[in-house]
Amino acid sequence: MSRIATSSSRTPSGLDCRLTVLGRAAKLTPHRRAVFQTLSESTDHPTALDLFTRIKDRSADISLATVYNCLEHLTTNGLIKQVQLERGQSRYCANLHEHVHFHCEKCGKVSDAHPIESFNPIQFWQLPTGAKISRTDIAIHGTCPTCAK
Amino acid sequence: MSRIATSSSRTPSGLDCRLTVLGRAAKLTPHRRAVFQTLSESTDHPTALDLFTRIKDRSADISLATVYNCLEHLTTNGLIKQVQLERGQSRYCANLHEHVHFHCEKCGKVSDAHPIESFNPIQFWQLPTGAKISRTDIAIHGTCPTCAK
DNA sequence: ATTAGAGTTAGAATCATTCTAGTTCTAATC
DNA sequence: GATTAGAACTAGAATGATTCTAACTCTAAT
Repeated sequence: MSRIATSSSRTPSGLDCRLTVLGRAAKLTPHRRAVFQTLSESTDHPTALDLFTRIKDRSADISLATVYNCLEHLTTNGLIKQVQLERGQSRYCANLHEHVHFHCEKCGKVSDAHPIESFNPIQFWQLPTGAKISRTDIAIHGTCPTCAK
Repeated sequence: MSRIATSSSRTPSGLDCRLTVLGRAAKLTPHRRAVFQTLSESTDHPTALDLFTRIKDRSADISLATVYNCLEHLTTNGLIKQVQLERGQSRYCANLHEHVHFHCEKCGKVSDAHPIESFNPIQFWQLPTGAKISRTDIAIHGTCPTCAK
């Protein structure tokens, strides 16, 4: 049984502890807020452990298990995105605008690349007939300008 | 130090134990051949453990560590591709033709989707100026025709 | 035949994540 | 303002996937 509920049977009174995104209401406890805030201020697609140490450094007391719980809650409620570029640790991203990821194979840095023009996968690839698309993950791997020098 | 060399200082005499793809020569030992063959005959993007059990079922004696070693060797030599769709186990693919992956979120199956027309990421996304692209990984998530019914 | 080094192995170790079980917090109701 | 139900949080254990270690085996050049 999961400890994290995606909806509550009770109606919370405090409106300021909720944030509505994409039509879903997510209860933002201080811990969840700290995880969300720290991720929002990061431009480097941190891992769960990265976020854990950053939050602890900011004096806030939190456990790694809670960071994982918060990340799962925030992900299932559409407030953040989980990014899986390689084997190993997952990375997280608070940028909800449509974008893809550029991954430098030399220094390991990940940056967001925003769309120039809109693109529909249907136009380019022959999907099984009748398949329904929910999302497309695009990762562009290569060498960043700094490492290319 | 890695046990797997990507090139040998010695020149092997037997030509049939080598397979040249993309300008690289990879020494194909019986184990590597078994891993490559089993993967080539699979259409379901198996994990390392899947391949291990399939090879053992075919009577060939192999250890899981060797399957991992072979997969790494084959990947670094460009004979197969590693696919990371989700957190957890990596999947492998022997299809070297240009393609993307369609992943059904309900049944978990992964299928290849081949290009209808060629596509260049540069056209669609604003990459950091001076970045060099080596490859683009595209995963389309959704519901397959069978699960959509 | 010798030898250097690649290939292979079982099992240990590591790393990332999830689970467990108990505790604390929150907010609606008594 | 005490009670209570359930969500949130926690430390530490457990799990699962992968990598490492330290032998052993095989191959092919000398």
